[in-house]
Order: sequence, then structure tokens, then C-alpha cells
Amino acid sequence: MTKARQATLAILRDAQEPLCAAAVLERIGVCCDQVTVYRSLHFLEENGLADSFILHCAEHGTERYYTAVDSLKDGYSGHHHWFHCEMCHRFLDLGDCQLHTLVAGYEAAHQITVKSHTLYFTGICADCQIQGH
Amino acid sequence: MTKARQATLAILRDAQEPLCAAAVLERIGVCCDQVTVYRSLHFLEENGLADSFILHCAEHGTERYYTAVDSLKDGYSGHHHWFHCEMCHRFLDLGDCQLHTLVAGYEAAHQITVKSHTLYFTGICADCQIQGH
DNA sequence: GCATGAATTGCAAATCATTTGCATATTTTT
DNA sequence: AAAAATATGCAAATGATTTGCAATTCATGC
Ligand SMILES: [Mn+2]
Ligand SMILES: [Mn+2]
Ligand SMILES: [Zn+2]
Ligand SMILES: [Zn+2]
Repeated sequence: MTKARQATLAILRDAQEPLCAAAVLERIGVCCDQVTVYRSLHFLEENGLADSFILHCAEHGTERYYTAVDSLKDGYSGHHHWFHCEMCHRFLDLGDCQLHTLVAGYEAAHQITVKSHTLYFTGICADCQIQGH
Repeated sequence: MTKARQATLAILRDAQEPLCAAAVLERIGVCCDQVTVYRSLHFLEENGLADSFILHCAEHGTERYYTAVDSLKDGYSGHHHWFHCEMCHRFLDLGDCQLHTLVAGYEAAHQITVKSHTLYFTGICADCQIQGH
């Protein structure tokens, strides 16, 4: 793990929400170049240290968001799913993946091997609901 | 519904799998311009006639894939989820959305309103599994 | 049918997140 | 330390998608 990769991973771990490359860049300062951040994010994901999903929202366009993968504990997959508020654009952590049974069912029913899945939710968060608008 | 929009919707309905804009263009012929296809796809999605998700695969890069939404029947959400084979790049229809209970749980637990979700799976399909490689 | 304002389309050009080429710098191996 | 392998920085390219704008088509009332 080079300095750039460690710094990138640390930023993902500290963040309370998925970050796009631009957000990582904001936080990484002069440590390294933009391209290195992209390459570090790839590296982290390829090595199982980060997860990503691509989300399109009207305000921010299409961007890939990264999270650090939790260290694996009993019964936990290590990867979370997220809710994105269309109003305040914050992410809410919905906790560890709950799709194990569903995935197993699909694998059995279709004789496929599911290696990964992407799941996220969008809507209105509790705060924005109260504020009405 | 203009001619271009109808043609676009017909193509999505005929397809046995999610199509990216480029795939729709291939099939739509001289009927209309590329930009009109993009705009038609937006229109269809905004009006609840199509669904989309963004998928990144090494071979084809990042693209948005569209499907026609089923007409709603009892107990069916109208939108399906899909499995994408990393090897042959085909999509497999996993059927109607099974996340209702999960979504309701999240809404109750976090006082959020979930308006939509994105879910798809990737891995190796039955055919590619047999062929080994 | 025809006038009129609204919505849609085509074409060219712009956007913008992400990727790539390549020379330099850093790390690892022998 | 030299050689080989890997990572980085910078500039330029990529490519799906979007936008501006003028021309066309559509809708609606007369
Ligand atoms: Mn957003
Ligand atoms: Mn593919
Ligand atoms: Zn919110
Ligand atoms: Zn396959």
C-alpha cells in the first residue's frame, strides 16, 4: 500500500457516507494527483477494500461513489447499502447487506453464480420530510 | 406520444433485456436522431413507462440501460431486476421486484420515504459456467 | 382549413467524469 | 548498487450524455 492508496482508504473510512472521486480529492489535498486518486480507488475496489456504485442524480449528474468495506465479522458481509435523499443529497447508511437469502434463491433458481450486486435506494429522508420542502 | 417515443418504447418492449441508448439506436434505424432517442428515453422514464439503471462493465464501460415497465398487475411492482453475466454480457431476467418487505422495513426504521431503488446482480450465467471459460 | 403558441426534433458543439499515453519517480528484487 | 517492476504526474483523449438554437411538427381554438 503506497501513501496515496493509504490516504485514499483513510478518507473513505473516515467518511460517514459514500464519496465520489471529487469528494475524495477535496479531502486528500496536495498528497497526490487526481489521476492517482482514480487509480487508487480502482486499486482499493479490486482488492476488496472498497465498494462502489454509480448513482445519477439531477443535481450532481452521474458519479461513482465509493465506501470502505467493513472488516468481516460473523454473519456480516462487510458491505452496506445506502439511501440517498433526493432533496438534501445526503446518504443514510441502511446497514449490512440483507440480500443473502434472495441471492441464494436466484442462484439456485437460475444456476448462476452471483459475484456482486448493486443496491441503493432514493427518496426523501426524515429531516427533509418534516421540512416539507 | 410522438412517433419517436412510440418507436423507442416498442423497442424496449420487444427487447428481452435492458438496452443502452446505443442498442436502441441500432434498432431504431433512420426514424430519428440519436439525441431524440436520448430525449425519448428520458421522457419514457419520467412518465413511468421505462426504468433504468447504470451499469459499469470492463468491456462496455459505463452505460445506462433501459427496460420497459410492465403493466401493473395484482401484487406486482411492474419493475424487474436483472443479472448481468460478466462473461457473455447477456442479461437474465430475475423477475418482478422482491424487495417490498425490505423497503417497508427501512422506511419504518429510518422514517424515510423510498421512492425508488436500483438493484442488479453480476456474475457468471449458467451457460458460461458450463463452458468453463 | 388556417392562424398561433407550445412542444418536439435535428444538427453541431459543449460537458464532464473518467481513462490513457508516456516520461519520470518510486519501490522491489537480485 | 543495478535491473526490473510498479506507481505517479501531467497533458491529452475518450465517450456517453447534454445543451443551444433554429427549424419542424403538434395542439387547439376560430
Ligand atoms: Mn443527489
Ligand atoms: Mn457487460
Ligand atoms: Zn434529505
Ligand atoms: Zn454468460
